[in-house]
Amino acid sequence: MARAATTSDTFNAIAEPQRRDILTLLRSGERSVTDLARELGISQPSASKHLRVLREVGLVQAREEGKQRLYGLDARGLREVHEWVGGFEQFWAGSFDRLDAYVRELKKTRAED
Amino acid sequence: MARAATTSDTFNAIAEPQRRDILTLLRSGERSVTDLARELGISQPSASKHLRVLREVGLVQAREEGKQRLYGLDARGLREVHEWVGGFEQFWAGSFDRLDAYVRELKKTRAED
DNA sequence: TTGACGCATTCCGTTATCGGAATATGATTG
DNA sequence: CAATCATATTCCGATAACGGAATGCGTCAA
Repeated sequence: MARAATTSDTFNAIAEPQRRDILTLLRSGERSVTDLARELGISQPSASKHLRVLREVGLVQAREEGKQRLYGLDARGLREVHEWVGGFEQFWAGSFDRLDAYVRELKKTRAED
Repeated sequence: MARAATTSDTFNAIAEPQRRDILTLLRSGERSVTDLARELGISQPSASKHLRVLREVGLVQAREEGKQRLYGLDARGLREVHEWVGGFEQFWAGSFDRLDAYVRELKKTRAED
């Protein structure tokens, strides 16, 4: 068994830096495959493959425009990621070093005196 | 070239469901490796390997306690993920169907009349 | 010291990923 | 229809990921 298929798994889809870059670019509007490839400095087939993954998890959608295919952002699938990660917010707000925790404990104890 | 190393990449570290489950479990406190394996229904070596990945990206930390090793959460690394994903919030707030966008465009145009 | 326990590591086989090159498909234009 | 442009797919090779089984290693208890 290898890693879970990236298809139908948003977390895996955004685990790839190039795919994150594609999504970021698409925030400013639709792009053709060639444009994306050029802006990212990758080959056309590579861009096409990444777009396929993003399409399969529903993070982008394609629109036919003549012989071009314009890809647009559909970020709704990112909500799940945002919420999962957000569940940890209390754990990074403030510092949670072991030392810091110890210091906080100390202060708390003293305050109770 | 294969996939980027999961090591030193938080996005990749949380792309694996079992590892997400481990992090979730650790929100309620430290656990030993064996406890985690049992609670997740996976083998001890498997748990140990996932913990290694999480340790290497800094999402967990280990503390020696007798012959056990207690793993604790250090979620600070998740902040980066939360912020990146959060940058897309405006795109999933409200619906962004093509139809909806069209309707919004229409309303906007009329408002300008 | 020996044995048991807890954990990490290694080795192995299977599967998936990624980039590149070549090629296929599909639409537009002449 | 032929040529061209834009995109998708396929094939390939190298690499990495994952789980399982076996093993190594340190710690504690008797």
